[in-house]
Amino acid sequence: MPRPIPNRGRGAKARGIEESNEPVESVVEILDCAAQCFMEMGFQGTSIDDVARRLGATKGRIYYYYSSKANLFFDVHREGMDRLMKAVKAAMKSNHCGTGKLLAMVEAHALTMMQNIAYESVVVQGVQMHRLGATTPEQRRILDELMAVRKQFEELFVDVLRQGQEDGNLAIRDLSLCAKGILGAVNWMAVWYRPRADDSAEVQKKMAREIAYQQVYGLLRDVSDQVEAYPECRR
Amino acid sequence: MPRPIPNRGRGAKARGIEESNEPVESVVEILDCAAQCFMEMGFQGTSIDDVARRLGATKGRIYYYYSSKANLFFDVHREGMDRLMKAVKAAMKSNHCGTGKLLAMVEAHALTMMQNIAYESVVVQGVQMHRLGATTPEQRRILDELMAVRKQFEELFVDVLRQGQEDGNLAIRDLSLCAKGILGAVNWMAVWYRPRADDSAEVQKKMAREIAYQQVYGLLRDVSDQVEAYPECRR
DNA sequence: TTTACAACATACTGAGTAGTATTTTATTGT
DNA sequence: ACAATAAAATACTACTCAGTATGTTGTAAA
Repeated sequence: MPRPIPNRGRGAKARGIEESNEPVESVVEILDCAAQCFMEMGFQGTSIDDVARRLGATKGRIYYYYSSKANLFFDVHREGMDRLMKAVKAAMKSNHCGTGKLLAMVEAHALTMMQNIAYESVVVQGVQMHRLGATTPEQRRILDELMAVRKQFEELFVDVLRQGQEDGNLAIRDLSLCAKGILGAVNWMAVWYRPRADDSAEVQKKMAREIAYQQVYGLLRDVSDQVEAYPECRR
Repeated sequence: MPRPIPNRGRGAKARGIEESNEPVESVVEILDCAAQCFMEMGFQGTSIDDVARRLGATKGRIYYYYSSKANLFFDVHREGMDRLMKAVKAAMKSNHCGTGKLLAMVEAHALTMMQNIAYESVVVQGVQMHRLGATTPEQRRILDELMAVRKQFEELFVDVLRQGQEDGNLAIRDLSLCAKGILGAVNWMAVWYRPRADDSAEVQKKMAREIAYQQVYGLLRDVSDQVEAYPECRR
């Protein structure tokens, strides 16, 4: 993405401040406001003027950094995807055992969704948008690139699922379908979850853990009891 | 919704054909095309001309039956919701035992999603749209009404979950969160599922059943083995 | 065959908005 | 003080598109 590195006057560059890959404060503000707007009104329902208004600025500021509304959206998406990736990869590297690793990953995914609901709801919109017809070839290219990362993300889960399957712990017929079920349950949080005033980090973590447990272990209190009571339900 | 009952000339009414609540063929065609367009391009990304083009007609035909794009969307939503309701309520009345009833409901939900993917993707969009700002008060009213039905739908699942909880079969802390997880996994199908040429009714049913099993029973092959191997994972 | 109307098609308007072209302001090096 | 430039604001254009106003046609009752 052609994102200029902003300076102040001619000073910064002249003073030899090297170009950093970290987006500057001004761009971060734009991304935050854009994420919020896209979450609240959707990509198509948000005008650049809406984002500018939330910034307390005008279009000029946004178009100085982004050549189009789509590219702005894509950058928000990229940031949201990065945060998801980092959280889940960190959970993967935990020393949990097979099933525990999966649990940790799903929990991390869910928690990241809640902690970055604006960015992650843009990610979810992006996934849906992929099915829609992206207008220009340029936009389609970027979207494909983003979806490649998204696929990598899903593959993290599929890999762990496969490993559990091979270890004999998990009963899974269709790995992809299974992953879509789990990821769907978590992604759906982008639709219904909005932080409440009393949502402390602990509350969020508990919710994330509960979702994770449910997706991995299901709803049964005690399966050995269950299979007696409902033998026809066992596969 | 002010939907005129179309006739041919002055004949139908004069001939004493009583007004039916069943939408006429022409309206069904409009609904089908609209559902398809909304699925492929989203509500905001679809113009009335797009729908008309797919119909092989012009705007006039659509605006003769619908006073606005939003009302057309809402009618598609209503139809999709009706189909979901019918399927899940039928599954509820099955003579399955507690857990079996839940299984049947989730399976019916998933199957209906696949069999009516265009309409159901509109339903999913509507749920998301509810968070967005609906423009006019009239539209907000209709949307609220639709979401009330949607809530009833979710309550069907919550009720069965509660019953399972009281019977001691299901280990659920937060009924609402649990339902959102299950429904999220199924709703997410609207994003990724598109019928394939080789998707027979049997294949669809197998997929629906697999999703349902996963959501109810989780992924473990054998929990008694599991809790030994991973005692820290048990709650 | 005439009339009345349903069921459209056609032509138009106005509002919103993505993107651009131009101008302004603040800052810094000289 | 002044020149140069980053970081915007302002002003403008072109275009889409929801909704409307009006015209057209086929059909059926009289």
